[in-house]
Amino acid sequence: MSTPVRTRFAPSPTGLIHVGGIRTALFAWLLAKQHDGQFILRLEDTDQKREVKGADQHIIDSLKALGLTYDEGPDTNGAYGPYRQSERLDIYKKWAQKLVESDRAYADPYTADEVQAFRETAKATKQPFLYRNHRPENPPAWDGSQPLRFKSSPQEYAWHDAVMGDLHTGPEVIDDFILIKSDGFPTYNFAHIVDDAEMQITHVIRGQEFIASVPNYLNLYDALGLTPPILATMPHIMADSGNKKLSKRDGAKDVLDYIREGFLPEALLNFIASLGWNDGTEQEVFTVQELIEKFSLERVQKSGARFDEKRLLWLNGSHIRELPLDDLYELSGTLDDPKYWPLESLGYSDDYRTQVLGLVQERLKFLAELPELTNFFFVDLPVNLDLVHTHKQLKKFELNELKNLLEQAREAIANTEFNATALQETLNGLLESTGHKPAVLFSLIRIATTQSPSSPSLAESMAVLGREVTLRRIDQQISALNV
RNA sequence: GGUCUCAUCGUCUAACGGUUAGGACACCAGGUUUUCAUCCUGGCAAUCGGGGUUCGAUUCCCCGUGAGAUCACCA
Repeated sequence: MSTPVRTRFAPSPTGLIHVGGIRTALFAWLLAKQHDGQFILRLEDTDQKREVKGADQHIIDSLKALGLTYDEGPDTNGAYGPYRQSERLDIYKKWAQKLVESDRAYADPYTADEVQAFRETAKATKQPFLYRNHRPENPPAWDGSQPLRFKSSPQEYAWHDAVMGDLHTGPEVIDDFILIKSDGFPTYNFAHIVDDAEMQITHVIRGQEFIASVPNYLNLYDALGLTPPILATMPHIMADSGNKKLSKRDGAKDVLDYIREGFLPEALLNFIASLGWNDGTEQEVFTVQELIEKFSLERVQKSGARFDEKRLLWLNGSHIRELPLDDLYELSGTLDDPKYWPLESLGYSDDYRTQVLGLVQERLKFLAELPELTNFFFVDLPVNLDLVHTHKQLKKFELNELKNLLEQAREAIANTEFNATALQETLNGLLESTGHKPAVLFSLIRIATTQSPSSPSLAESMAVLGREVTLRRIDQQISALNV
């Protein structure tokens, strides 16, 4: 019986989380789900200065919106809580005390300015800064008012990273880092190691900004007598342009913005996973269930990926098309909660809107496009003769000819039962009786009935609009053509 | 500057040392009785450079070059 897989997502509530953070969370979540393990949310709020109000709720909301549910977290009763580091100060103090007693931690006697002076000297001589070169010989007893530093034991390390492979570094990268700050809060470097151990985390998945610190962590694990968990380092996701790590400034959108615009959680997860992961086949579109089954850390790319929104749009459209119409309708809104529907659709039935949705489903890239794609189903747009004047076929005709043609069409349509099949037959018949090409005849009727540069197929659109509206709009067009 | 990492079409990526270097997005051109979209067909487009090893290198090694990360009482 192997130990249960326990993974965690451990963000600090200092701002919005974007796709990079979400991907880390996603991969940890996939791994836990795949092994019937647990996924834990732990808030690393040990920096009071950088903390942003509401950021913790934003993180929770984002994970929930994407369906990345956690088994344990700040708002659940897990067995390993609390899941907010600010509520675990006693635990860190206890572990710190053990290090003090085993002579592996000491109070830092220098002021911040003094340490800064050391650092600047190192920089001036182009040497890497190592605090341990200034390690005090007789440090004072730690009373909690000074920072507590780890007394490192520099050595070479070789370790395996589940994504990056075999890594190694020399002793020169090991240093005496701070465990507990003078405000009594632990640093990330100390807290996460204590928490991962206490919470029995088996896989630590995080961004590559931490990879340089791993040797220090290994040194601390040794000092604490702990076996490190499996480590996996994710490459960064880079902004659309430039080679910088994706950040808010580069236009990285809040994931909740994508949700608000009507991107499906499943499509977002599919897209984010594909940034750096594939299953080795030519499959591009995955359901969440497929991601859970097929994911593996070993197949995660080592190099950074760029965020390409065009690909996300395509993928989202693809997921939308595969959704059963009723499910899509539920996501788009209902009579009580119209969400993405245009204001003009108030007063139309669920049934009518579902039919409209069915007609635009295949061209919808995200749900917020719904109003521009569907508004003419709900409101008569004013006759716009520019649509005729700029049409590459219709502009060749005299307005009078078009008027006559449309009158002929009106009569045939008026005598037709309003369903898509019958209307299509009528339209086909008109092609023969008028002798005009579909590009002329259908375009004219389409413009008359929709007043839009594009729309779903003509017969289906008319069937949904119904006899009264269709004929009314054709009449309006006829009188506009009457010059 | 030290340390670590990475490097295939514009982008995301595939390829036990042997393939005409494959797929997808985007783009372009055709087709499906109108438009937009979908769908189908076709096209454009890549192994960073130089040395090795090998019968044979995108793949292994070395040196460059480029890119990223890190060197906080931030995470």
